Amino acid sequence: MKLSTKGRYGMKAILDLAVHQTDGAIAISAISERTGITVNYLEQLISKLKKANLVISIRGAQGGYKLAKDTTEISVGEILRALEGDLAPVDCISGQDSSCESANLCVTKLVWQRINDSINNAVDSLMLSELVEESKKLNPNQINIDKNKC
Amino acid sequence: MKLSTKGRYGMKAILDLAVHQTDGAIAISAISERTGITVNYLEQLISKLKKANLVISIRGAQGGYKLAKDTTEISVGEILRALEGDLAPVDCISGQDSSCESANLCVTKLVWQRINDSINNAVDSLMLSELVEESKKLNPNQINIDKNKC
DNA sequence: ATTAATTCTTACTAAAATAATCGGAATTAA
DNA sequence: TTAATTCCGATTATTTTAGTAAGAATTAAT
Repeated sequence: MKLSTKGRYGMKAILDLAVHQTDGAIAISAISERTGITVNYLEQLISKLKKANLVISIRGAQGGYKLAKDTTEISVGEILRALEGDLAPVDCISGQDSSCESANLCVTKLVWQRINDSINNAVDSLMLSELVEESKKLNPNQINIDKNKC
Repeated sequence: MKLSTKGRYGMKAILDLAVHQTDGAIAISAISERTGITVNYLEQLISKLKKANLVISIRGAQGGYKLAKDTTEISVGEILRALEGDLAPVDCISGQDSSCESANLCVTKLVWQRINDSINNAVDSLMLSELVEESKKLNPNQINIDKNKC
């Protein structure tokens, strides 16, 4: 039940984008320097965020990335699902799973459903804007402390 | 963020034990027949449940396993932690992790903490007895439907 | 026009975790 | 004494994860 580095690093990346956003675009190299995540790996992560319409890209020199909408309109749930896929703890309750014929008689499914609901409720009710505010509170001068492991 | 088969199968195993409990002990071979999980693998799973004092074993011929306490006193949280280890979504918030020096300035940690709290709250507030009741309701004659994948 | 900076895409590889399988020792009721 | 059982550690195969790498496509600046 661990998040992968995709979720952890990708979350750091979009938070970095949110905290440092300006009028222009932010290059991956800048995010890489601040977070310590390699450029190549960041490309893969941000590509997922882009496919989920959470960030937009500007190609070519002076290009980079921007958030696609306001931080108040991006939930942590959207971010994590973009990076990790469905957050369901077992396959049989995610979307269209047909492998489980007797699912309606399945008691353990109640457990998985309950865990699923609680995870999704937690992440969907937390917005990126709240994290940005918290970041300013905890670290007003934005001293670079992003290179930690969590 | 998926549970492993340890958690899924182990949960099925202890639920089987709870639903079919009698005065005597229940052999692994019986659980294996009902659930479709191999004897060898079940041994490993039930060994974890035993170390966590959720089941007791009786060795030798006619031996087997019993629940160590009443189903009202065993939570799903205890069961899953016994099988999967800590349910924390990232290492830096589980127990004694020292890898993260600047954790107190770490904003993403707030996210992981929130997910962690919601998962643990969900599983700790659900007791094995509730699942047994539900099982009797859904499947009064205990027709064997345990061999599904979830 | 050329160059340099950048995103974009796919393929590959190494390491780690997972999911079993196997073999045999220890224990105990019959 | 035997058969049924738990107990334990080692081994193996498979899958997933994490990261590296290489080059194509795009575009601002000169």
